[in-house]
Amino acid sequence: MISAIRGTRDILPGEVERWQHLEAIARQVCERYGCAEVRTPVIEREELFEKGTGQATDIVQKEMYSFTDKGGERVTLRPEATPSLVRAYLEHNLEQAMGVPKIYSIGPMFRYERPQKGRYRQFHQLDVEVFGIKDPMVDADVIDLAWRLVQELGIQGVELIINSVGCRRCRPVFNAALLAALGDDLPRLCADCQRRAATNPLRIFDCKVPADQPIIDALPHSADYLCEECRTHFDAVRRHLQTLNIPFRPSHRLVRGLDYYTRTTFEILASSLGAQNALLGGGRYDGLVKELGGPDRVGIGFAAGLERLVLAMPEDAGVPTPLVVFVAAMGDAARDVALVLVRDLRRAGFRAEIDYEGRSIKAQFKRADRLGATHVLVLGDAELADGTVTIKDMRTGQQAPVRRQEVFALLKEAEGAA
RNA sequence: GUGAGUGUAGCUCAAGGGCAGAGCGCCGGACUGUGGCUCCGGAGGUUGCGGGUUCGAGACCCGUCACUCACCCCA
Repeated sequence: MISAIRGTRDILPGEVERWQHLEAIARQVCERYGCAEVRTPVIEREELFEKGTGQATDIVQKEMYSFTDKGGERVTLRPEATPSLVRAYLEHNLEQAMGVPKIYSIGPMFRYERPQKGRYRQFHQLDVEVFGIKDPMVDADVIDLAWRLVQELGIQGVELIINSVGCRRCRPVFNAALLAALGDDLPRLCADCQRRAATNPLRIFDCKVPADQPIIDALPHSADYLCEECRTHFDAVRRHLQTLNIPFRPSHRLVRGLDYYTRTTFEILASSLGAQNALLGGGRYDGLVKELGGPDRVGIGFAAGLERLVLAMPEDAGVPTPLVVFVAAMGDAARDVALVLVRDLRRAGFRAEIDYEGRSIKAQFKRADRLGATHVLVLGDAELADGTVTIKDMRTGQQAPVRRQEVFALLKEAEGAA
């Protein structure tokens, strides 16, 4: 038997309704905040991610699905959407076309990692990006969108954390301060931390090794080393969040893994999720557009993991309870009438089902019950003779004969009551 | 890439060297025009895959694949 490949999975009825609900809410929230949907290819030139996501990141160094196509082109299944969206923004000059480009995108991403709870090789993200606005108000507005999304999905036990990682000017100063403060303690940290000290000192804050914590707790905070402009910006973001009444926790240990982040970074964490507890994360990337060959334009955005949102959503999310009508027939003549009746019910907008196999009336009722039918319409010799249909409300168990034309109006009424 | 745990019916799990089982679900019947509750019957298995030990392996050993969780990293 051929199975789905590692880290990929099928989403089946019973779960797919949660996804449909999530996607509907996501689109609705994004569009209310003025974002327009953009769909980009899942496959791009490899160099887009090497330049965009960054050579220093784990994603580029070891997680990309890259190969040479039959034309000799180096291509990659996108590991994240932001570089693609920046490319589309530049390629189609969305700055001119849209004024303030606020866009969102939903789709699959691919990373070659060991799967675990909330982490897959093919996973799905909602991305929101806003280009060209430097004012910190946009940071707060994007965070507000993210917070709104999580609220409307009914997810409990969430926490927003924010930080500022500075800019090209002040970050090197902080990195130097970090290494200076570490001093003689560096050899006492774990092997991962020693590696991080050389490649990206900021990431030492990600360490979870218990023995390292006292040393790390004593390190300086990036927020205390911001340049004048970055500090003013960060203060304004926090003030706006307070104005919006969004609870947040400044976390000097929030350091994001992608090379392009500047100034504001944020994550929303869910307590129910396990080790991979970030529902969404993002921040500013003021140098990325230029890095990818465009004009000097700032940007801010976030990516939300749909698998993680689905995991964190309440049990009963996305289960609508519309009417389900089952047409039961006895005898060949009745089956013909029943076939037309289900067709007409569906045309009238109802969810309607029929038994295809001419089974016993009992079996048909059993199936109706299993399907969660709210109503069963019975067609037998008696009903055929006088042009009626017996309608049974499966929830109350009551039934009555009705003239066949009146059944639509009756069901519409029941639908309104529900 | 590293570590640990787990792979038996559609699902959840028993059987720990000696006949592959239960509950739920599914199909049918009791109830020849009525679901849920109850009772009865039935279908459904290459015990993940390959090798080895043994008179005999679902079980023990080796390998492999998959799943789960964690590390790493991130959504």
